[in-house]
Amino acid sequence: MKLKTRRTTSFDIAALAGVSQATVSRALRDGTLVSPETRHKVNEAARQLNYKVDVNARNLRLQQTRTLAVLLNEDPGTSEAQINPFFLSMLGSITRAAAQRGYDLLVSFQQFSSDWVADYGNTKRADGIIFLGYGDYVDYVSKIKALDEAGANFITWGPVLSGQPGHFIGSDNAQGAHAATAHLIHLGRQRIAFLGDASEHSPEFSARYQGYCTALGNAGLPIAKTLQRDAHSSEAEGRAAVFSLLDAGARFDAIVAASDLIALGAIKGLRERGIRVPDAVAVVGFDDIEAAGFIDPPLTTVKQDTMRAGALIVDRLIAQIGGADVGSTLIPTSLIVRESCGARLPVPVKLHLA
Amino acid sequence: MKLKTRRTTSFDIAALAGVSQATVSRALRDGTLVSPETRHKVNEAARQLNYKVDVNARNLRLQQTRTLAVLLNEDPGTSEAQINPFFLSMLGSITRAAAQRGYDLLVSFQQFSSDWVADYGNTKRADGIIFLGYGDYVDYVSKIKALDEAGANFITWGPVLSGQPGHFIGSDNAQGAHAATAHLIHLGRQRIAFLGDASEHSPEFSARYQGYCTALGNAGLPIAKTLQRDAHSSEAEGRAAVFSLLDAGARFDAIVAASDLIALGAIKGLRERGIRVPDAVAVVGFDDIEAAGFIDPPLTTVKQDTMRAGALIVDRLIAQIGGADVGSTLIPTSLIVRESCGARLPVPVKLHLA
DNA sequence: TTGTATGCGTTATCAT
DNA sequence: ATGATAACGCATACAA
Repeated sequence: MKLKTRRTTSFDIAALAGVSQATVSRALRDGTLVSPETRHKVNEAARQLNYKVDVNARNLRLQQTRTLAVLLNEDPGTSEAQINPFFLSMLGSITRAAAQRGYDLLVSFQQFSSDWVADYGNTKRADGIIFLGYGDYVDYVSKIKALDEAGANFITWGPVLSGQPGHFIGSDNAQGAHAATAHLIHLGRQRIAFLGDASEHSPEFSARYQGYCTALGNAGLPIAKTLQRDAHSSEAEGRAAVFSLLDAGARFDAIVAASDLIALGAIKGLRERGIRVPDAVAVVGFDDIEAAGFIDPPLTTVKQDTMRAGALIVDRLIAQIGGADVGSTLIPTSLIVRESCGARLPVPVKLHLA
Repeated sequence: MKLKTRRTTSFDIAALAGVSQATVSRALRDGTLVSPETRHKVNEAARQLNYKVDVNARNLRLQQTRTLAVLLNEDPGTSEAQINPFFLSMLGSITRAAAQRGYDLLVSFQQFSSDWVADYGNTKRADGIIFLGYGDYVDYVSKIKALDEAGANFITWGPVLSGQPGHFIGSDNAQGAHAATAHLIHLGRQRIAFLGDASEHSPEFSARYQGYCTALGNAGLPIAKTLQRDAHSSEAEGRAAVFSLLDAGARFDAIVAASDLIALGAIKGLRERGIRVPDAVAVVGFDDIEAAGFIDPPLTTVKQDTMRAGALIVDRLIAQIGGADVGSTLIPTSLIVRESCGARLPVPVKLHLA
């Protein structure tokens, strides 16, 4: 920090304690390879001189950093100002987990690029990388293939698919969406729309769509493509998707949104058209971002367990750095019931459009 | 990253390019102290071998890191799970700003402790520190005094006060609260309550309280201590503060909350007691967190310019590291008018309590 | 312009 | 249990 005066080094401690520098180094690490009295002398001297090990020197010598890097990949489409609140929440739990395990965390917001990996991996800034937000999945996979083959240590928060390169940790999206949809059905809703990109480019949303379809199928309800609209995770797209549905004359009494942001936008759009939530249309989201509990009506949603996710990601990455062969893992979700789905209907709701 | 095989070093490049290691080092830095053809050879070799400078070695040699550390200090009181969304937003803008300027960002959530400074400053992990959330101000100031005297490089996001140690950057809280209160008065509200700790331990909230008082005074309105309640920035405390007001039989037609979280809690509390917002009581918040736009009714609030703040903090810190003598700075706020204050009243509102 | 040699502050190996 | 010494990979002072 202070650059004016020379750093106090282990040599200074050695001089003060009257031992060799090597002994200082040994005494400061935990091993029992030093006599108690020597250790005491050294510790005392270190305290007096306010000595701390220089991590750069140590890292250089040890060839490791005890640092993890997080790459928050912003979707090219999103606005400059806002970061997906869900990722921010993940970032929080990752930071905590890393700190608990004695790792530093380097954070960066960038577009994914192969350069980035070089910058953080090859430069020995970090021992491992956490990817948060991969953008287009197809694109992403092609990019990390090389990384994986080179034996790099990294974990991606995202869809868990068979045959994918690298290691992924993510929510059980199908299960979550299934629970949400089943909840709606249980409440008496019959014509349930799905808002979210269901293509291979967004496997997490696709999995949610699959869960939705399964629930519909199990209940003997038809699956209508006319009740699905693509949407990326933003309020604007949620609103647009609802308008698209409405303008096409689609009839529906409920919406499963692939994310809370989409749900928020959908509710706004519905309201703008004078359609009441949850009376006419029930809405359920996905993520459980902070705003979900504050909106009107409070949003029923599928909560992703960010606390657990963060801890798991960090643990796995550290294990991977240690040479372990870690796999991918699915984390269960839970349905948070609030008021956006209303109560159980005795009879099917009267659809707002004939 | 890859630990199995030996790193490619500048010596490898030197061998491949047929020059000395020193020349490689020179060629890779920008100076013009190397011939074009040599530079080309070196660059080519580096590209071929996918060579990247080892930052640990470089940092050790250069005695600097080009890394900034952010310490997100969690209030001891807050729950494990949640981080103040406002700080998260600040974190986002700081991260962006640091990346743009070529600095890495080390992030940590911890209680403030003198150890922490030692850990990040003395260990040469970072060239400078950004403190986000100082907890109790009186306490904090006593802690950083030594830091400042030691010539450490750090900037705190917080209140800008005369005579304080170190460098602070923060919003013009008095101006913001003044604008919010004046807005309420302009709308015809007469008995305006203030929710937020107005003690020396929270100078930012105090400044907001001062702004509120000034606006009241300017309008010839009385300042009643019976209309003020302490509250830290959380939904729970906002709700409790409103209940306290109500239970004491206080009469008020508007609330200036010292933060959005407090405002959110206040609105909830009001609603629980059957008091309508904004009809009976208008509410204005402070921060403009993401949820502010989503709640019912959408919250009128004083926006803190986090984008600008993040950029300024980073710029100042880098300047400070470079040896400049930077001062403290106040950033203007802006009033975001949404619906929680209602329209202008032709006559004073009928108070909900006689 | 380029090469040689040295040191940044550690940790680890080899003696003692 | 402790001391001497080498090496981690780079950037620079000095020489050529």
